[in-house]
Amino acid sequence: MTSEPRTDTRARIQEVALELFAKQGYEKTSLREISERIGVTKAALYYHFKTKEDIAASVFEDGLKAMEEMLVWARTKPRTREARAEILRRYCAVVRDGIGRSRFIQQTDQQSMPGMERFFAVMYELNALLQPENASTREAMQTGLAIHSLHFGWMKMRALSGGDLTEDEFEETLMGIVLDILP
Amino acid sequence: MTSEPRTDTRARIQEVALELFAKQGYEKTSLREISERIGVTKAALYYHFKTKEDIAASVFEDGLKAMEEMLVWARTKPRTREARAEILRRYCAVVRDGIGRSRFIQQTDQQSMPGMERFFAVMYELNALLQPENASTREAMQTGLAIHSLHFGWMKMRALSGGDLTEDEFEETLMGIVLDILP
Amino acid sequence: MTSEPRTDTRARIQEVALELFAKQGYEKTSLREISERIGVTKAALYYHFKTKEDIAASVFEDGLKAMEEMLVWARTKPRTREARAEILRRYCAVVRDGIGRSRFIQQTDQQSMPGMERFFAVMYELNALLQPENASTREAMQTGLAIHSLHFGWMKMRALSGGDLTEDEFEETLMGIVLDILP
Amino acid sequence: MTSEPRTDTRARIQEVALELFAKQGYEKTSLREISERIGVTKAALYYHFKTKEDIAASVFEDGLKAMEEMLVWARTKPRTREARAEILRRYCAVVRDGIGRSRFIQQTDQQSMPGMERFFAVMYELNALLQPENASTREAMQTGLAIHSLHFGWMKMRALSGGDLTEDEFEETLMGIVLDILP
DNA sequence: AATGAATGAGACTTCATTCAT
DNA sequence: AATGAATGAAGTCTCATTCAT
Repeated sequence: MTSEPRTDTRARIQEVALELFAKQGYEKTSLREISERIGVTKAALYYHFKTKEDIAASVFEDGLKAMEEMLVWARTKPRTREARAEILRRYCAVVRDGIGRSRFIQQTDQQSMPGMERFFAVMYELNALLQPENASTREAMQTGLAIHSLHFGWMKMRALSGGDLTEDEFEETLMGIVLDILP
Repeated sequence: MTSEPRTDTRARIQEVALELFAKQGYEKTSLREISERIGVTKAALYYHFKTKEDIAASVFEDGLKAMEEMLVWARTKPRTREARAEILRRYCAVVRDGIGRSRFIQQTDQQSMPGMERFFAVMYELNALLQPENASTREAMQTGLAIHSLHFGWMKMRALSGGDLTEDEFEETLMGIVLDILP
Repeated sequence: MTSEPRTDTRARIQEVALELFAKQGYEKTSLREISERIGVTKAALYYHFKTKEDIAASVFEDGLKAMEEMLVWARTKPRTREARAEILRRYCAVVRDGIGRSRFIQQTDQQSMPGMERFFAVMYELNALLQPENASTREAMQTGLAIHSLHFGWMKMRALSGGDLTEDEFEETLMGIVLDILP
Repeated sequence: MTSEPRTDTRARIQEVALELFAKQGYEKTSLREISERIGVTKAALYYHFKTKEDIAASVFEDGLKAMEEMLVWARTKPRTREARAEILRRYCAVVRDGIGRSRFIQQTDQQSMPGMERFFAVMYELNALLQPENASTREAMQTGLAIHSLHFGWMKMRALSGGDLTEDEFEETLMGIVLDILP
């Protein structure tokens, strides 16, 4: 006999929170909504997490860690065009993976979501690592747009262009375009 | 002449609302904040606008009208590469102009901001008009990314890349990149 | 015709808050209780005061001001026994007056009530002014006990010893005792 | 011998509760705070005590018993000035002892702390026993103030007048003053 | 053209308490 | 002897909105 598989409320909270934050935004999602969806009281959320911000932070944690790990690796690479393309490819995989779990940063650009500072720090360094050495203004902008296009592609386009492409095909097409943007 | 020097509270409301919505988002901006900033009571806002949504809608109105007018013109154009590039150039001007007033759709992607449906409709048609005839999936995606890069460029990059470029230079550089993305 | 005597909710809030804070303490008194007693919603309290602490502070304000004014006068007095006795007599009147409005610092010794710092500052200086010059430890203690006995007398004993004395008689008796304690 | 070295959580709870109740008051002290300080869960408190009130009551128990025992003895005494002074002296010792464990009734005057009724009953009878027979109103008040000064002296002054006196010296000085108040 | 006063709904959070294990 | 998970009630506070003046 094995012990009943505990319904692991904590994980359910993260799951549901993720879904609702993505769909309606952090502000618009109330703890009442989350708890009702799970079938516990609001107070139960506070048993598992200290604050609402804490829930949000925990939801981002995995994705952020994956990004930060990737950065560690990326820092060792030279700034050749080839190496930079490789970094971008790997970053694409990280994003895709994060997306797989759920569209996790639909609201990337919003200051209101807690725990975003770390995300911005990652973005900042990634941007630096993807630029050629002594990048011109134009090249710097191209790099920024490449990264953002990658995000936008996964977050928004994947949903819209819907069924006609498999995820692998979508990735390939997106990377094709994005690598053309990267200087 | 008779009319007292209009203090035009109505315009001030729009102005301040615009600024705060852009900085902190629609949800996070309270009517109290807006009214305090202007130096009137919350109730005064209700003399000029029916609801908070109404304020938001009115703030977008000008920008949206400009976009819709541009669309009317764009519809008459053929789908040649040259014509499409011209449309994009003109759209760029519209965005820039909207930006000039204030970064007005920083949170483009958010459903929570009221009056967004009309904006999405514009985006949808613009996207269609900018694609070559019988566009491939890749070409469709390129078009979407070109438009979004235009937005992102003005909304976010302009602020960051800061002082080294005049607005005209920035526009030129951005359009150079974006036209390379457009199929 | 005169305008209807506005029921002045603000004053009622202070009145009721004072009563409840005194009876049950600051912590135990909820805004719900106050507002229900007055017949308004909790939100109405927030129209008149920024926070619960604010209500408490405003309730103390008058009494504190009276004390501080008295201090200003007391500072000009010499430290003769006679002058000190006069200060104590005047302080007695201030306390009595404060009591008259309501027993306003029943919980003097509690840190939890906001706005108490100012009260403690007053106590501290009063204590200094009431001591003879170069007071011995014993004299310092006597001064402290005299002040505290004054408080305790008005706050607690007046209620208990109830009806047999008029307020004037009570004051006379209390002052008689307290002046015997003062060195 | 069999019993494991008792970690005596029960005693630690009382100890910590005492400290926190004294420092912040009963209301402001939460069971979470107590349990965290000890390093057990809140639920553990409920193994040892039925309710929060129960904890408070148990904390007062020793001091109250000491007082009640003293009362038993005091009842047998005549009402001569000498005997009454002796009672007061002994009561002083009891208070000092209670203080030694911790400042246990800093908030004496608060109704919110459970188990206070018994304490008030003791005070009431003590007050009666310390009055001369057929006491005048003034004498009754003097008695009350003497008792309260004793409390206040130990609870508040001891802390403030700090280091210059040993506990024995402090007691002597305080009793000197208080016996002058007692009629 | 605007204010002063108020409301009702709902937000986040904390608390004492319970109970199966 | 104690924990992990949860609850229900209550708390403070904020918000968009209304309405008589």
